[in-house]
Amino acid sequence: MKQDTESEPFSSPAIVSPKSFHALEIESIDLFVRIAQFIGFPKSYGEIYGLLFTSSIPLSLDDICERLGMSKGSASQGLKALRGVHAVKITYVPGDRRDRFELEGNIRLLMQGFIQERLEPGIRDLGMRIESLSIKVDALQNGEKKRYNDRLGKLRNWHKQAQKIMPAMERLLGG
Amino acid sequence: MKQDTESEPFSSPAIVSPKSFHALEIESIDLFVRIAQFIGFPKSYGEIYGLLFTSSIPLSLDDICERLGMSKGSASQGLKALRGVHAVKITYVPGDRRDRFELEGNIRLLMQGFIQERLEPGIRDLGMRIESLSIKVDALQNGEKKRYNDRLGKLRNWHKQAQKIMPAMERLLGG
DNA sequence: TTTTTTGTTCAAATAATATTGAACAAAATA
DNA sequence: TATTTTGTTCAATATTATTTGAACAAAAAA
Repeated sequence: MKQDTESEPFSSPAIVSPKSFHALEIESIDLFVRIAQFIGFPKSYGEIYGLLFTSSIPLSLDDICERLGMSKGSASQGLKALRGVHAVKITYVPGDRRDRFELEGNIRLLMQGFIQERLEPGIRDLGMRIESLSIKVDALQNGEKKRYNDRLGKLRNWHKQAQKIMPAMERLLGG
Repeated sequence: MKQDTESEPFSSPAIVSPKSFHALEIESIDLFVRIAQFIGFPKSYGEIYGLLFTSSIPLSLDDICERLGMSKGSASQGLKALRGVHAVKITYVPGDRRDRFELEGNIRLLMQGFIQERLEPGIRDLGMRIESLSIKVDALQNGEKKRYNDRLGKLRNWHKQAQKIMPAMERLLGG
């Protein structure tokens, strides 16, 4: 575990504005960069989300690149991923043939995406591995078998609890 | 988000045994490497935990280095971190002046450590940031203020739910 | 005391991950 | 049709995180 001693909550901002930002915008973007890092997304995703959070109008790919000082490639990939978890959507703006991006109303959608596409598959995968181990342990000799089964039992039990809590998480955070 | 298409659950094992391992040991260690990665720990931590999981006796630092083909530095750091989250403890073995390491009975303790030392501080930090933003938004003009507050309100609400679910997680997973 | 054993720390090396930018394809305009 | 605009992909590059290994300190043995 990262020896998370000094947690310095309000240290250096995560971006240094290439196109002058208001303090409020910086702090907003910073917040979402932290959220991104917290759930294991690249920070560029957080920057994009944060920028859209502060914007009163839908932004084009170029807007995003320019304001964040980010490459077209990064922005494109980030937007694709954020759309994938329903955090961002494309809006049609009459008279502009470029795509315009804006937030998809609710943070809950983002969380739902995160839970369903990251958390749940992870838990499911662990379940399969535990299952597979259990089967192999069954073929062991008495002593070894008991020792493994004691530990595996706890693990299996823990996994069951993890599964049990998923619906609640989905309901509360992504419902 | 990592476009997590092919989730290949039983692909290449996470370690290639330097000191010949049994298939069961490999699979065990592999499992804990995945768990480590899942909760954002370096995979070396998972290897150590997995090795101790399979071992019928407490192991010394050197045992761990040798069997996992891992440097003393890594093993020492990993063990320190794992002790920090109550996943591993030092056992006294008469007649051996080296420290001996073994699992701390329960996976729940590990989870408790993870929740309390990683998850909860993270959530708390986000809360402070949201709070700080809210205060600054209050100083804005009418239109901007409303727009920000709409979005911030949802965020604040989401954060409240996240806080609400923490005790349940702790109870179920780390109780 | 001196020497050996044991475990830790941290700067440097390595590995993993994210970002860039140029080449490309698709769609709109001329 | 050819040209421009727009967005995507992916190999190369930059960045970040992990691991190593040598120097160190503490404790035990000689």
